[in-house]
Amino acid sequence: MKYGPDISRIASLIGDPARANMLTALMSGKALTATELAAEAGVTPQTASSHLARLEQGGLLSFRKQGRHKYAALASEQVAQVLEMLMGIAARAGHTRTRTGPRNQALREARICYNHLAGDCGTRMFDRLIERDLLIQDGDDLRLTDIGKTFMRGFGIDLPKLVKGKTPMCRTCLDWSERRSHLAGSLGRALLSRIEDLGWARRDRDTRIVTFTPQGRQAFDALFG
Amino acid sequence: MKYGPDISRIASLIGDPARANMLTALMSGKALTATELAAEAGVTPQTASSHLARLEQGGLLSFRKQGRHKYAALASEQVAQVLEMLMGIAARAGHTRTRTGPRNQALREARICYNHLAGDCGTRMFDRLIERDLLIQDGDDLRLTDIGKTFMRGFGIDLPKLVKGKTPMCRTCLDWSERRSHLAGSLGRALLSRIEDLGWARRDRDTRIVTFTPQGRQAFDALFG
DNA sequence: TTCATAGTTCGAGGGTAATCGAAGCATCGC
DNA sequence: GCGATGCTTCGATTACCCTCGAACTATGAA
Repeated sequence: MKYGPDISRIASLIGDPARANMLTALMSGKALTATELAAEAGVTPQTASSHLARLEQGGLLSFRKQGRHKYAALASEQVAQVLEMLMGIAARAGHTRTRTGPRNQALREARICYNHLAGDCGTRMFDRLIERDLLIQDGDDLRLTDIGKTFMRGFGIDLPKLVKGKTPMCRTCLDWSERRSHLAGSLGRALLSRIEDLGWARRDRDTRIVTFTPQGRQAFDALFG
Repeated sequence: MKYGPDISRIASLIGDPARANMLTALMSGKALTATELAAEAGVTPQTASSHLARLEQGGLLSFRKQGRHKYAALASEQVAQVLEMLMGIAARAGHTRTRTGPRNQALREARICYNHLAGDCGTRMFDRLIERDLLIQDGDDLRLTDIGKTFMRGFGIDLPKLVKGKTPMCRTCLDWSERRSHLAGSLGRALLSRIEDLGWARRDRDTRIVTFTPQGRQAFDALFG
């Protein structure tokens, strides 16, 4: 009767609150162990184990064993994008888990999306890169221009290293709070990483919030504001 | 404990097979009545009614009453995009409802996505428009260039009419089979509509497949191939 | 080896929600 | 007005799956 891929199977995977909590926790980009995810989801390790198995089978998560630990991560950036878009729709429908408050404000300001910078800061940075012709959008692909490459090198990004990876260097990712694009891909990750190394900002330990220091904020604005 | 929008609520809406079937049926862009959707989902009208109510409450569908009929449509293009992306992930994980066959082949070739052209034809058309500088991608926004406007007028598109609508004229939409962008928005819809008016192609009554006539295909390729 | 920690498997229990039959409104055609 | 059709509400049934306790395997530390 119906043709095409089966949406409901994978949507129902995201549809369980415990699994959804695990997935959002992994949006930080950090790989987490099974027990950490169990705590994150508020369930016992046994329950978490079965959830994780199903998420892997559904192609949403991938695992890496290390000693007696099992680290989980989102299977692909596509998965992260879907989660981000779902957040956008959920936010529009008013389905927030908690009342809007200062924490949510901070999330809107700057947060981690998978492994790169999102929120107001993320989209502003992206817009600025495009505006200055450092980055060019061509169809669905993004690519750095020559001056863009120079800029990135000057900022301390090791470009050749990025090219080697199998993930595309530049990708767009839709932002749920801003409803516009920000930069994903290995360059997106490298930029955030560099911003942390410079001490401009640091990730919150438990949430996706990114906090800028006053000086860091100033430097960031000077470059991307 | 957790902050940000609640994904699971809306994902679980999509996660039910009956509702997922309804949503995919609406990806054709046509508004369907409650009973039609019931048939599409393979459930009785009573069951469908409760599903539709929940989908509306969740912000996924919007309704228009007309006499004793109640027409349903996807609430926004964002919803259509999420569904398309979910199909992409589901396809990658191998969760197809039926074996790959001729019908699936046709779907990959040319199909309706919400209300515009998707599949190989859709992405090819989009690429071509960008290539020829008829369309320019700027950040997350698309816009027609002057020669693009001339081109569209020449093709028989009533541009001023499109501008009046509240939906953005140009938008990108990610294609699950091609994993690249194609053109959405009111211009996307207008183009498909024009292609049908010219007799180049017609929509299949019951599926999302778009079938080109031999001459139509030739004309299309000449313009966008 | 022995103990502790990480993760899994198994089985039982329990709650949510999908489903349909029957009945109730609303609207259209006559 | 009357019947027919489209859609909804209500209640009862049923099935699925989320959950955890208990027992098991595997890795690491002492």
